Amino acid sequence: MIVASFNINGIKARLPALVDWLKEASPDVAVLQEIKSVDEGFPREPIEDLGYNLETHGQKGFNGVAILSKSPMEDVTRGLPGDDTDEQARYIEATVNGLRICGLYLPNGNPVPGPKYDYKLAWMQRLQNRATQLLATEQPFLMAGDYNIIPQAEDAARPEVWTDDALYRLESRNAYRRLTNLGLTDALRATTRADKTYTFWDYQAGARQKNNGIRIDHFLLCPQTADRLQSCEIDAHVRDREKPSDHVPIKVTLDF
DNA sequence: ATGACACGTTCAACGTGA
Repeated sequence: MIVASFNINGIKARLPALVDWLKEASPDVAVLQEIKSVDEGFPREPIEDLGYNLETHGQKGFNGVAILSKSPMEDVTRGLPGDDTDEQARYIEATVNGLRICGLYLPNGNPVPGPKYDYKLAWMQRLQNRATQLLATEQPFLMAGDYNIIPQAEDAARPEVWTDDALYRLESRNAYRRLTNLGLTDALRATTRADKTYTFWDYQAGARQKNNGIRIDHFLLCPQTADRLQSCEIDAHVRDREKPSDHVPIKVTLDF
């Protein structure tokens, strides 16, 4: 079973690129971030024509997440628990073949300090609470998406420029480490020692050509799921195609 | 020191992103 995550930066602008990649990679499940569309505006047919069931959690203009699955999805829930006043569409869950899939788009958090950073840290605490709940169920699960966190210095081409940024400052990295300290496995670091491995390159200043990237899209696996991890790959070549997203897909192969 | 690039909203210019 292949599960993938892809921040597409707008479904309307990225539909051809998404369809091309789905045909090529053919993931069984894919979580998408930044669909930037309301549910009614999502172009369902091209996705469904490829054999995918589709669940969206969108909002107007910004954010928005979705899950695609070749197999039926059960118990779909929208929104991250823990704050009934949070109206940003950043989180969706569904169960596929007994595996709980959590798709997330974690807040950017800049500028620091400020309300956006406070929201990011509070959101990460809520995510930790949700992970703790799921661990207690002993049901296999994974949390995949755009975490907007550079976990360690080796996850940025130029870590020194990110020192005070919401994606990398110590307080952010500590919050991410609290997740892994619960017993969640970062799938990429569990399967490769390759360096200069990134999932995002800025559109500006030739960042892709210089491989001036950052690794901010992650798969965190619970112990039962990590035991079945076979590989984790980043489809970096997608970044060099026509009209690309600034992120590329990351995918895991699981013995499910 | 600044802007650079892209997307969505909506048609001129701004908010947001990372």
